[in-house]
Amino acid sequence: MSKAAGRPGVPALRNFRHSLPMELLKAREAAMSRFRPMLRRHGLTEQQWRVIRALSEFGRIDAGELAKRSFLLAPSLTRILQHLERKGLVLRSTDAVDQRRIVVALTARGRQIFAEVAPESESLYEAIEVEFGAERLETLYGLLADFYATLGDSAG
Amino acid sequence: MSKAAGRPGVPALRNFRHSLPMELLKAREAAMSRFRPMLRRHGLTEQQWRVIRALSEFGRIDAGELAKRSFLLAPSLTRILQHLERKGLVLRSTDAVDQRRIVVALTARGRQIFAEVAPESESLYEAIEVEFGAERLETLYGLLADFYATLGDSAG
DNA sequence: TGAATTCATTTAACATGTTAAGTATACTGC
DNA sequence: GCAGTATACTTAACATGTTAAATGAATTCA
Repeated sequence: MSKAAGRPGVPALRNFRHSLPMELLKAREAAMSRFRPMLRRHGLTEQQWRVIRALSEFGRIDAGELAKRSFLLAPSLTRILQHLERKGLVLRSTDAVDQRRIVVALTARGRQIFAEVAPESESLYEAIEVEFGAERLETLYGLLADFYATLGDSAG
Repeated sequence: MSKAAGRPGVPALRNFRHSLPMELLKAREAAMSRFRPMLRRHGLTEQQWRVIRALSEFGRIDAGELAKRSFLLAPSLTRILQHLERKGLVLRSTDAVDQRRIVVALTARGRQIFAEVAPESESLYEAIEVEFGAERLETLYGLLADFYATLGDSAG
């Protein structure tokens, strides 16, 4: 009825596309629904886990780098770091050279949580790999990376 | 250093995978960064637009159906409908047969906003299609649908 | 060197995501 | 026909997403 008339002369092949952002969201949610309960048992949100993961991999890094690595906006990261600091999982300190920068690192307890969660995460990931197929998963990874590379540079 | 040892005997091909949920998030953000400014100019959030889009396509539907179509959780939809009702874009009424159900429909102003936004959205989408390539985009769609179908049924 | 500008982070305000609990209506079986 | 249960939506509480503005430190350049 209000089916978006399309340009005249262009056959309406596949006008039922469900919008790319939503398909990406659905796929993401399908994956996250596997991880969320496990993370929750450890008292972590998805985003907190992303931060811990990045810190575990890169050691002491400043907040700006951490935001890029964990793909979080600065205001979100600020709050998450406040939470993680209260929980005793990370330590914040100002950079001695550039006093604007905040340097973040895992505490011993933060590293311990990482050591507990990482294997469980890995195991869930492997289950997905088996169910969906490792090859198709690789193809999907490649397309996502291409897509991000193609469109991502225009907006940062 | 803490590179997740992997199972012994299994060569560490591609241990640098950046987590599927995050790759999906990044791709999604790359796409959304194209749409968000336009939606904002119309005073809409992404989720409000999803709701309007679904209502435009399906006419009067109850909140449960609407939640599924727009891929929103019930509590989010409740708030979004309150917002959209205040803005005069949707109308809510209780189903005459089943008084638990809320039936939602666009107002005239809601349909007008859809008519304004839809072509702009379509045009942005077509730009993405051109940049990334229609064929690769189809492949990506297919993989996402497969992925969702494979993993989605276990959790709803 | 000091005013203007840029940069890194934070705060604020509003909207949504997520889980759990609450409320009211419909259904089911006895 | 009513107790028990399931269903549909809402509310509540806390966490994050998003944009704009604020803060304070570094840089630039006249």
